[in-house]
Order: sequence, then C-alpha cells, then structure tokens
Amino acid sequence: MEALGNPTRLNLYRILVRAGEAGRPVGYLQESLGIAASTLSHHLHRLILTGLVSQERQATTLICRANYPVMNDLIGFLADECCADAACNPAADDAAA
Amino acid sequence: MEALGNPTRLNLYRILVRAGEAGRPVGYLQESLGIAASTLSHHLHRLILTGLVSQERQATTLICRANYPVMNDLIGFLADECCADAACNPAADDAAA
DNA sequence: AGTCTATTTCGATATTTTTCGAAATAGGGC
DNA sequence: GCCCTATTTCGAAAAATATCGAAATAGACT
Repeated sequence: MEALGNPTRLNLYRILVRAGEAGRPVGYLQESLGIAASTLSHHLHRLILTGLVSQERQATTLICRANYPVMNDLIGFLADECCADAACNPAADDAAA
Repeated sequence: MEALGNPTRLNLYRILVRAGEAGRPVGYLQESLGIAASTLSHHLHRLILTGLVSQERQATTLICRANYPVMNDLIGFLADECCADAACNPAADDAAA
C-alpha cells in the first residue's frame, strides 16, 4: 500500500493496470513518464517487491505487468470490514458497468 | 491515495473503517495507536484533507469517521480499466461472502 | 468569567524518500 | 569474442515526511 503512496509510482502502476496482460517494456514506461531510467528502475523495484508488478524478459526488453490478484487483495484489504456497516457496497457496482 | 501511504495513517484509517458509522473519538485513537496527540492530529488532518475521513463534534470530543463513498471512489480509481483484460474480477467476489 | 479537558498549532529534529547522472551489468546478435 | 542496447546499481544531494514536546486554542460546565 505504501508502494502506491507516491504520484510517480501510482502513475506508473496505473499505466500497467491499463496495459493489461500485454504489459509494457521498461523503456516505454520511461518515455511515458519522462523520468530518468534509474528513477524508474527504483520505483519499479518497489512495486515488484510488494508483488504489485511482475516482469518477464522478452529478448532484450523487460516487460512489466500489473499483478491483478495482488491488486484485488489490496482492494479487499482496504474494504475489509467496511461492510460491518451500511452505506458501503464496494463489490456491488462493476467498474465496467 | 498518497494519504494512505504511511503505516500509521493506514492503521488509523483502518481503525475508522472498522469502526463504521459509529466513528471513534480522537482521544481513543490516540490511545489505540500509542502516538503523541500532535502526531495523530497531523495524520488526521491529512486524512481529512483528502476527504477520506470526516469529523463531528460531540460535546467535548471529536468523533472521526471513515468516509465510505470516498473509499469506494478510491477503489474504483485503482481498479479503473483493469477489466479491459481477463483475470480480473474486483467486483465479482464479496468481501462478506 | 474562570477552569478544566480535548485537540490543534508551533517549532524543531531525525529519518526516509525521491531524484539524478555516471558507471556497471545483462542478454542478444554479428 | 565483441559490440550494442536495455536496464540496474552506486553514490550523492535535495526535498518531503514523521515525530515529538510545549504552548495555544476551543468548547463545555459551574
């Protein structure tokens, strides 16, 4: 959770979430975000440590991908006991709907 | 989102989420977390700025409450376009189920 | 008005985080 | 084996954050 507590990292993560299972190469991410490669690498590393993102080598480039199950865990963790009350329906409405 | 990127604050928030609409007085939170009142006040302030938490005065004490709609927005923001892919069903399983 | 408790603001310090550039490494292709 | 591109590690500097104690403020009750 702390892993997403930084605008750059959140941005990065959202790009990957949107990219879906196709993922995105590190180089592409660097261009998109307009930050130093080393900085990106640092953030990526944190995201990977938390399990939010995974990587796969494809020839010379590294493809990064959002880890959906972990994201859902995170969401579950947030919502947690929230439904002990009324006025809360995190699962009731689809994002797609 | 950055607002939850700190262990203390996340903890604090989760206490309030669990507390539900009953909320919790600031003093109680301070005891629970075992931190200085000023520190708590600081974190609380941030949570309130982002809209994640709201306060209501009850006699001499301030009751803090998690703002569920905002939490759900946050979750929605996270999941966002995630369902453009498969392998992702954030809304499919209830936390309560 | 005075006093008491609950909470916030002030001011400072220590830690953590973010960020960069340069150099090192990794893997692939010639 | 050598070179080339993609990415990471290293080292450092700047900025932001977390934390505290003491003092100030807010509201309630007498």
